[in-house]
Amino acid sequence: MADVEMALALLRSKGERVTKARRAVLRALAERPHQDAESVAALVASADPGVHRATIYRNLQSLVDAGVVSHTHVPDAATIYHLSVTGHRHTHLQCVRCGRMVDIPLEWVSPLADRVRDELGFELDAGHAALLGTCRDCAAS
Amino acid sequence: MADVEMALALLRSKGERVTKARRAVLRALAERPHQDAESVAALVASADPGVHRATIYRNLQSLVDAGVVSHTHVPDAATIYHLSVTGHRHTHLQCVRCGRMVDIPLEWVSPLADRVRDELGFELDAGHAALLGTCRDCAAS
DNA sequence: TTATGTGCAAACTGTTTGCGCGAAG
DNA sequence: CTTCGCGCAAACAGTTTGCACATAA
Repeated sequence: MADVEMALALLRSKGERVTKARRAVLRALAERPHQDAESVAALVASADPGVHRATIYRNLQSLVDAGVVSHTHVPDAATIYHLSVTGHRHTHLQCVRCGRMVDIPLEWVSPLADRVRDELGFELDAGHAALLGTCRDCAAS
Repeated sequence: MADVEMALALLRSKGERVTKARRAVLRALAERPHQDAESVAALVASADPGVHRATIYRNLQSLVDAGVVSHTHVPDAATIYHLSVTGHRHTHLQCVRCGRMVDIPLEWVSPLADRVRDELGFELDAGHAALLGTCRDCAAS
């Protein structure tokens, strides 16, 4: 949970306030690393009832803005969040059939990232949206 | 508009029915190649009033299922659709700051696609979700 | 004629917002 | 003590669904 303390310190240094709700959100993210907002809300509710869902959403937003938390957009599903600190940087692959998510190292995407940077000046953020496809098991059937 | 005829033929060959609404949806997609459902609805409404929005959504869905139309998920925005036939296959890059979309050839993604296929058996569908990052102009500021 | 598509209204999920109260700094 | 965060309820966008009627095949 040193991650939580680090995140809180970073938050404070950015001039953001540290509240019970924010602490709870960060604790939830430390506990389970790839959650959507509703899951965070559930976890927070069980540890610390009385925190409103809207507050969870607002806090996830401001934590992302502060750079303490990162999120990944998942097509046809809720955005998932994780602590930036913890972030062994990776990209998500999602199977369009079974919905299962697989992580791949960010280096695998480097050739593509280099190419779009060189040719278009576009700075790719490969972890920011999940890539889609069909996993081995589903492809077999 | 030969694209529309082709798409209709393909549709019929799959046992799907050809209706006024479906024709209108395909015409709209032929006319403007990267639209979301609401835009299609607007275009259809102006050419062919009386087609309900729900029908647009249902048809886009079944056209995708039939392989006649493809869609791309765009984070924080509506899914965009295009005729598969027309589809010079490409992947979309979206700037998280200005929202602008840039197309890149699918080949650029091949090294990554090959790698996930070889190592994970995962069949990547690179065009299916937009990739995120920061475009040159926004990176400059 | 019969399975499939359609219009309509209503539900649903994920998320955001305006408001006045409460607590962090 | 003042600014920022909070709880609440309500709105929001995008999309889906159950039903009875209409229509393509």
